[in-house]
Amino acid sequence: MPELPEVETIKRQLTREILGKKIKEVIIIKKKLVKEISPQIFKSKVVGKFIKEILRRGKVLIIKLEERLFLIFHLRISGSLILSNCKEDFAGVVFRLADDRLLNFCDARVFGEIRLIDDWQELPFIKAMGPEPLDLNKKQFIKLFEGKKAKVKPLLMEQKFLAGVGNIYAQESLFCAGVHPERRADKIKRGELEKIHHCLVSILKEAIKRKGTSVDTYRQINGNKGKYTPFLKVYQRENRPCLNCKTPIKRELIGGRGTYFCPHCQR
DNA sequence: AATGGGACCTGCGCGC
DNA sequence: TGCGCGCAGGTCCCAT
Repeated sequence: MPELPEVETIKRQLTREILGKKIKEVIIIKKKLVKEISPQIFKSKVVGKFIKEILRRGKVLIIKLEERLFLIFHLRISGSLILSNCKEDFAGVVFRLADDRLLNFCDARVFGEIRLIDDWQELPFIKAMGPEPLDLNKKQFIKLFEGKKAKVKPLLMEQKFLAGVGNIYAQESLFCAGVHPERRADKIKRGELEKIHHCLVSILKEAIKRKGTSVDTYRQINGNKGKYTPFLKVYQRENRPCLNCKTPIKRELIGGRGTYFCPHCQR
């Protein structure tokens, strides 16, 4: 699933490839992906505009066009944003650039969304977002957990709490820190929170360096898979031996989400 | 306040 | 081998 490292990868790669380019044509194949405005208005506003800047906030990718106009992309579960063709019939929305290259928004499950807005920071779900995990120091990170009764794993994934962390990196960080995913957040000791912080930051950075994790449909903009996948230690490793202690990795539904952890190493 | 379940959607894995 | 069922997943919304 595209989480912070995957969206950050897309942001960096798109910045290198399409910054300053002009959008010549827009083809909307799956209407449902474009939220709030009609395909006609969307097209008429986007066509002819230059790409001025590419940003990321949490799992959201933001393309700044001319005239204070922003394209907002959320890939949700199965979305991808690539400069090569979509797999099969997964093409959702296609942006043709002035040099005739195609930026494709592909989405098999059609949960993704594209918006066009003049002030992205005012979007309610962006306004409500918690801090960026890579911008927090240890002290600020620890403070977030004060008085939180929720289980730590669902809490880490909550975008209002912390922006950009999803199912994969929440689990990997907790395994790294040796903390059980069901621990009540405000009962976790200071030293353990420090570990979670350190693990989360280093895992996110390493995943960005390797251009993301492709357990599902996520791809780099050239269509290649992310290269962090082989470094996953618990995710999708049910019944396989823990890399630390050989205890079989357990899978449980926690907060309604599949969660993998080592019942021996994580307490 | 926090948790749980449903809705959205469809490819794919599994069981038969 | 082929079919059909139901899971998975991020987020929002509603109910408890």
